[in-house]
Amino acid sequence: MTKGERTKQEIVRNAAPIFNTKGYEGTSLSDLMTATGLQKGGIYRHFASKEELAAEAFDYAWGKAVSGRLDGVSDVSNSVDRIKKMIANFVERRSGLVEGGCPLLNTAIEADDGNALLRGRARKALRTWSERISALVKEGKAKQEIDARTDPQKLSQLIIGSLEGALMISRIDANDGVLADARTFLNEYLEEKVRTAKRYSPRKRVS
Amino acid sequence: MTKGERTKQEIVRNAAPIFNTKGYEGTSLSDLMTATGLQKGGIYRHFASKEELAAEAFDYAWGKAVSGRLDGVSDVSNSVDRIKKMIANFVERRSGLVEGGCPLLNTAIEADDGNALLRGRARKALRTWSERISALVKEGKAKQEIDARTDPQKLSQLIIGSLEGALMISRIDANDGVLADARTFLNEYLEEKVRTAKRYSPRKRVS
DNA sequence: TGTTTAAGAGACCGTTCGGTCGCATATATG
DNA sequence: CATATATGCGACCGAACGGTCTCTTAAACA
Repeated sequence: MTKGERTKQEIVRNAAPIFNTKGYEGTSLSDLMTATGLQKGGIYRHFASKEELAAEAFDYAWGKAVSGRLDGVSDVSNSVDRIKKMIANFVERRSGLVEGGCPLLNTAIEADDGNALLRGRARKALRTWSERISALVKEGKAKQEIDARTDPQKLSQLIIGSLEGALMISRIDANDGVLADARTFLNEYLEEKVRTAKRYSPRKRVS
Repeated sequence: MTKGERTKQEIVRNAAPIFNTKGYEGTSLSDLMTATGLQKGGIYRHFASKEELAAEAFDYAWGKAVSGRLDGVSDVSNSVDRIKKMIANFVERRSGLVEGGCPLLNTAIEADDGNALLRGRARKALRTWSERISALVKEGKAKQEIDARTDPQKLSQLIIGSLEGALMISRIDANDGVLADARTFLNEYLEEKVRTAKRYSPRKRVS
């Protein structure tokens, strides 16, 4: 790997938390100069514009987020438990995330009007994220671990929506309980509505 | 009402959709000049800073959002149905909202670091919104329309989180189905877990 | 209606914005 | 080791930024 390539990915690595924290509009070139330790020329040698750098920084941040959420998932055998593990990873967000919270949430809100490049990245990120969960669901259905009536896309959107919504709340409320509650709630839902019912004991509502 | 007061609230009215669409950072004074038809001096006569104007614009936008969501709620007698009506209002977002989507979502994400004024407004908005739902739940419990074990705060956060999360998804995916699905899902939850069970027929899971 | 005060225009301010470019130097290659 | 190329620096650019202030005009009030 040439020097330039190394520098380029160093820039992305250092720029990602800035963009993710302050947003695209809120991040200035001088912020990026400070973060990277480079002058403007050094940065613009590798990127055509601030927007292009932001797009690559998003990809980087999103990649880390996804890998963090999938961490250890494949070690679990049952499909429902895999999904639960993924939710747990999201809520505990242990693994090395880029600072500033979920890049998808941040970028989706800021770029939903204007900035087509970033909006495109966010859209693609959501799509792959959703498809990843859907794939888990389909596998589970094939293995008869997940109820045949479960709609993969709807379930994945329910999970993503609940988690991201809870995340938004926790961001202004400095309240971690809401994420834990979302997790509890989703787990319950998975057990009651998604996991294939044992034939001999149909679950009934405890009311 | 004096001329100045009238102008001031006209500025707020016209500035609100701009801020709500482009964000605080993304909105420039010249945007506001165009939107209001005033020169800088005319705007700054009424507000000490862009930030202060943004805060008032947020309050205005939020007020409209809340009143839209509560529209017709008091016409419904049963507490569970009231909550369902509120959810329906949110999803159908019929009433005259300020353009740019949910002000709480927008502001929470942009202002969660930096901009203490706006962050404060967002926090307060979330709090009152949550307390409004909680109050509905408490009433319902008192009237024995809502299961005694229901935690008002947790339920309200579940509702807000699910709706806002679905809203976020619909924003980048241009997909309205996800909001409708969130509604269906929440309604189901309210029927199965929140509404007081009829004594003679404990609901059981259809599985 | 005459007078005082409130309101708005718009030129102006310093600063910072994203972006460019020529030059010096470090790196890679024969 | 010589040379060619890749890399980074930093001065520089015009435009746009948020904000100020004076001056004219419009509104409010007696």
